[in-house]
Amino acid sequence: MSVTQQNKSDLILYAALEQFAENGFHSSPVSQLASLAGVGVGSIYRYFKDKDELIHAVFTMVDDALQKAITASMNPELSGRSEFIQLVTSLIQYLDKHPQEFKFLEQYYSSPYGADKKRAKFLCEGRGGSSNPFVDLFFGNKAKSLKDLPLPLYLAMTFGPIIFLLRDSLSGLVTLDEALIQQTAEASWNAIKAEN
Amino acid sequence: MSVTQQNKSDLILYAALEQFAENGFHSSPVSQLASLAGVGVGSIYRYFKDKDELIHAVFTMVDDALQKAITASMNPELSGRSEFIQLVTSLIQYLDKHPQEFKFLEQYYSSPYGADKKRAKFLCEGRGGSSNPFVDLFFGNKAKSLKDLPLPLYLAMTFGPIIFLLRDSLSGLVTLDEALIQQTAEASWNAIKAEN
DNA sequence: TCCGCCAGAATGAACGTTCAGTCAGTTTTA
DNA sequence: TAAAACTGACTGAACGTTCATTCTGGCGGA
Repeated sequence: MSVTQQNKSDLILYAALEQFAENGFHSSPVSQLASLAGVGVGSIYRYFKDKDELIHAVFTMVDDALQKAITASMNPELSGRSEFIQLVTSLIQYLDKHPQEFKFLEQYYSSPYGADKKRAKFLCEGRGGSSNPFVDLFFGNKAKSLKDLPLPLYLAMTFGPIIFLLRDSLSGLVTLDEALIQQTAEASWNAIKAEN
Repeated sequence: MSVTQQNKSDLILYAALEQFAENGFHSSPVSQLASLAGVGVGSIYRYFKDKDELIHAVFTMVDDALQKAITASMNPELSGRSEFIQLVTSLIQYLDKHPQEFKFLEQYYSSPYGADKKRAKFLCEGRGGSSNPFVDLFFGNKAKSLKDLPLPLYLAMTFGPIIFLLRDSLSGLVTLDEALIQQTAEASWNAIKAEN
């Protein structure tokens, strides 16, 4: 079986993800990406206009996979508290199991590259239909069980702790076992749920 | 009044803070730092061994100022919930009013430069006596009003949302008025407080 | 043989760092 | 007191290195 074009472009993307996650955009020379991918420097420029375009392509790949994983883990039967905890749990588990993806996304969003995407996500300018399972939950009809807070605060209380914890897990300061993940999801829920 | 040595080193530090916050470490050539500080390139190397040492020096300056501001805002009379909300509030207010400091710290901690400091903060290897007002609160005798959670989770639920919100504030996606800050502090408290 | 694809050497821009020279201020000499 | 000698902080051109990108020669399939 020979290496097809699709294969080669993917080889480059995976090698780039690995290098970017491990060394950052600035410390990942194109020459190094090439040798990790087992490809000549010039070939990278056959598939991607320049390094920037490669970075954006890696983002698209990573973001699609994450989107798919979260959507797949959803259970339409659940509602309110259970749904929230389910979403948080699977997000943490996915990103903890895919540290390269997490490191890449963090770097991407906090760099000039990701500024626009961030705004888009935030304002829910998502694909045509439903935007984001989390935002659906915050705005949907199940929202009765939530305190009435501005959207940015829902997002902050949900994603802030997740990101913080994942970073510590990456640094080896914490082990994200099932119990800790459960406690995290519940604490987040307590932060935003309506008083009983 | 002439420019003293102390002055000049400070000029460099402030210029560096500005450039680093605005453009990042990698996109802040020493030549640019020099011209912003109104100083020859070589002079920077009189006061700092190399660019790395300058970066660490800026961190020390910023961290000291933040430490001082938080400590100054503390009220030993308060306890439990009020103390926590006071701490969170003043941390948010300080960093929102000092966006360059915030951007710098974010960058520093998530770069190889800050890896050690992060671990030190985490393990509370602080100065001799008390380490950190937040950690004191989580461990202190007032802790009865808190759920029994692992320290990393306290930290995640406290600082995660703050960082997330400050980022959005920097991007202009959110305005951090007093009401939102108050809601944030209360939500964080609800996440970690003991059930009533 | 021809054509398209490829690897890696070549290129030039940009960077961190160095260092020889300059000059304002201070001390020494006459 | 005035001139000469000295001092060291300061500058910015120059250096070597590293990078993104381009170019070129050659290899494999048709």
